[in-house]
Amino acid sequence: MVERRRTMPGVNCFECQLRYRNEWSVLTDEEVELLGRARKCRNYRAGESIFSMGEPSHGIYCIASGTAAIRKIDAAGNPVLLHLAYAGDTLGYRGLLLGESRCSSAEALGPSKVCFIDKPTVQALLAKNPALGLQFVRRVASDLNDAHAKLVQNATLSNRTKFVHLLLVLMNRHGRTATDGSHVMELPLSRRDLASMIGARHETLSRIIGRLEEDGVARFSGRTVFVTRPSSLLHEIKPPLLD
Amino acid sequence: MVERRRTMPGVNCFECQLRYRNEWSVLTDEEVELLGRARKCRNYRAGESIFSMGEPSHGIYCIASGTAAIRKIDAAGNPVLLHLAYAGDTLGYRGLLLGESRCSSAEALGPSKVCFIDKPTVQALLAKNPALGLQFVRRVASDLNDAHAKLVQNATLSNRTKFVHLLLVLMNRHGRTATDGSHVMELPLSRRDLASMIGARHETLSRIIGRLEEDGVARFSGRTVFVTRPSSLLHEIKPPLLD
DNA sequence: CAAGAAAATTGATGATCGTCAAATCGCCCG
DNA sequence: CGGGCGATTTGACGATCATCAATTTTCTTG
Repeated sequence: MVERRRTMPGVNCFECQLRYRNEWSVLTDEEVELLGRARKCRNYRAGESIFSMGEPSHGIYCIASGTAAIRKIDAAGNPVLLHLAYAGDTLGYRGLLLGESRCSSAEALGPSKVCFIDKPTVQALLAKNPALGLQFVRRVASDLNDAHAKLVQNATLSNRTKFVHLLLVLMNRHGRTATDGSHVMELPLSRRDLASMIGARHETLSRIIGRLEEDGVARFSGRTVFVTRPSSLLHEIKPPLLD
Repeated sequence: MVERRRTMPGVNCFECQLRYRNEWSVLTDEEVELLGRARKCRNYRAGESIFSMGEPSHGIYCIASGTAAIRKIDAAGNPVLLHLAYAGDTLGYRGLLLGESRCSSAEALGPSKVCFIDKPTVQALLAKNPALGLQFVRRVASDLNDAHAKLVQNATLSNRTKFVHLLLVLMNRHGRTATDGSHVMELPLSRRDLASMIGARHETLSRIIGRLEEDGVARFSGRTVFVTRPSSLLHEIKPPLLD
């Protein structure tokens, strides 16, 4: 039974297996102890907001289980989904580094368990363990790489191609491969959110999906996606042969 | 004459006024001494490459004077201009934090003076002075904010609106305001580069510029831009009144 | 289970944009 | 100064996309 608990993130930092795969991996036992005492864990229902753009940031969040959507809203009020966060991911670290207010919103996409660590604790840990700071730098730099890659994609690709790229990324995380090589995935997002990720209207995405089905690239049923021939998906994004 | 030299960046770190406005501002005199000995300064001609995407990164660059373009090239070979860097800006810090290879290219847009600081020196400074690391974290986080803001823009705005936004940003840095309130600016970029910044073809940008002139929003002559009524530019990007 | 609300699809239409091609402009270098 | 090359502009056309509106489907909630 003790063995069972070691695989349950969100109950106890010491036994949280996730911490070996995220920024906290560099902490000593003593520091994990401190983290565990300060941490406050909470369950979120599907669709519930974890934090919202513009509000003051009093700490950071660490996802124990579930999936979270990171959104921004532009001046005209259009919501844009920037990023998906999964178990082990740390959210809201920018409030600690820059201004006081959150620069994006986070929402639980399904039932989730998320831990909160207040600012003083994080700062104490950063002061105690310089390696933790380095971990966060790497994390931000990596996020910046992702953002730049998306900017390049947006600048050059069609909506259809961007959507295929998105499908491949989501497939990595949410897909299962059957024995015959076909793939199945349960989308964690609404069409609206999918559309906002590629900078298109939901009507446009609907038509893109229709065309992908016509072309036999994938089949969509609600939030379930079937890709019978993965090669056809890859063929979509193949660049036109460099010289 | 000594007073004159204090305003000449690139000659000597101690007397470089720029360091009060960038990451190096937290260094002690002793550390600036170390930085100054290790630093290698070089002049670049217009169009010359400072570093290129994919090559190994052996250190970071600090712009003493001039303007640099940060580019990426997508899988199909299309160059995309991500960012402009100015005197005081530090380039290529990601090679120090993440992988070994440069994830973007940097090119001098005009005659420029750029200092190079090798990796061992930067690491020694980071080890000596923890505040320097924090400075870099802030810098990366700020760059990430910019990138996310651009992603949101790309997702929701038309090419015309994106271009007007770009003009306003460039005006801040390169523009001068006349006594009658009109603005003049010398663009540091070709039309092709401007187009790649908003994710459009250069032919499309050409037409957008034509339409802006028709509408009396701005006048373009080569790389010179005249904005007689700044309010008309701002009116372009005004969101449709929130309720 | 039923009613209502939200999400998703579909159609029609006009605007925007990319592509190809040709012509013109501007700049650099011999 | 003239040639040449790249940058820019312009035109024509088709493809893609946004918008508005109507409908259907799905989800939520009492």
